[in-house]
Amino acid sequence: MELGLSLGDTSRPFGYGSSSNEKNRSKNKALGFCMALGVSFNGRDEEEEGDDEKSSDEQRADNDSRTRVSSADPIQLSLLPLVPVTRNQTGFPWSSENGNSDAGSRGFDVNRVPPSAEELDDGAAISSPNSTVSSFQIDFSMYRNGGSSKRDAEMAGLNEGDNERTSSRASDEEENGLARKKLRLSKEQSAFLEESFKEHNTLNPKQKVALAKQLNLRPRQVEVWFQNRRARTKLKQTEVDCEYLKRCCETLTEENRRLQKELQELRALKTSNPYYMQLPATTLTMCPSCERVATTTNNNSGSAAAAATTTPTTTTTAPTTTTTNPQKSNPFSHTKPRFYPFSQPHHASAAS
DNA sequence: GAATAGACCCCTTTTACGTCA
DNA sequence: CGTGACGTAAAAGGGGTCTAT
Repeated sequence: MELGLSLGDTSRPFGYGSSSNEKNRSKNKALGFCMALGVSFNGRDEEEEGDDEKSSDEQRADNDSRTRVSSADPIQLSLLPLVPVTRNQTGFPWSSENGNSDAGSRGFDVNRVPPSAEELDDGAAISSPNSTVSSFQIDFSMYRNGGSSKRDAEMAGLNEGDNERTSSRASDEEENGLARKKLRLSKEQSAFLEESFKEHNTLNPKQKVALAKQLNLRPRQVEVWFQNRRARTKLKQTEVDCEYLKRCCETLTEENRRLQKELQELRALKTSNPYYMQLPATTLTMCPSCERVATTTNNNSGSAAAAATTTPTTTTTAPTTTTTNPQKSNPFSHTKPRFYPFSQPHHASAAS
């Protein structure tokens, strides 16, 4: 079991495994805060069952996805506010994107690749135990007869003729190395891919082929869609992180302002009453980082003075800590937990 | 062990499409 | 109704890494 603390892309799993790909991922330095408590498994997961005849690539991809997906299962505590927890903890806070809201009205088979005979009667890939899509299979063939709206009907017409031609042309152009016309995915296709993405944000070759078959897309299209989807996830997460950091900055600014004021008051108090608390000057020290006043004296009056010189909230919220457990060796062990959004309190290790 | 090919991923950019004023 | 600006998604291209040969 490992505890991970990440300052980075929270959509990514933490590096429990030793996969070299994880080294790759460390180059992504999106800011974010999250903690994860996870268990590293050495055994095979259920996804791998009955898959002994995989090609090397598939096995590598499986391993890859296992390090990324299975190890992404750890309990992940995202410290980012306003981010609803998703069931797969992939870090995308928006549950439904509507960027392609009208795409579905154009019918389903916009990008349909004429299925080969092998594809038409091949259900094995889809129903394979490795299939990503097995848990939410949809018979997309029903869309081939057109949609419900006028536009759908128009596009259904296109599906019957033009789209077939478009797809053929696209394939031909692709083969000839010419530019292909870019076509939007239908709403159903997008939704299906979205569901698949929630299950696994990366695909192994089998999953890719199965998805492509199910959606009547080219595997390359599925692959590109997942790439773009991961990019969108990361972008969204970055935006959330930025917002969070902004709030952290505001909080810290406010805290700093408060402490400056407190310091000013203490200095004024010291000036107006130089014999206040009868403290030797050398016992008043200040934490260089947080500018909190503390003492290093060993006598009782010193401890009391230390309590008195810290913030009122400190002494009122945890007075017993100061009196019953004087931290002689650690003058900056604050008795009140403070807000440290970026890291552990810089004294925390010594205090604990 | 070094070189190479193939596959995959990420990042950036381009391009096509849809919406709206 | 036509048009240009703008946003978004699909796709391409380049670079990096890893694995198998």
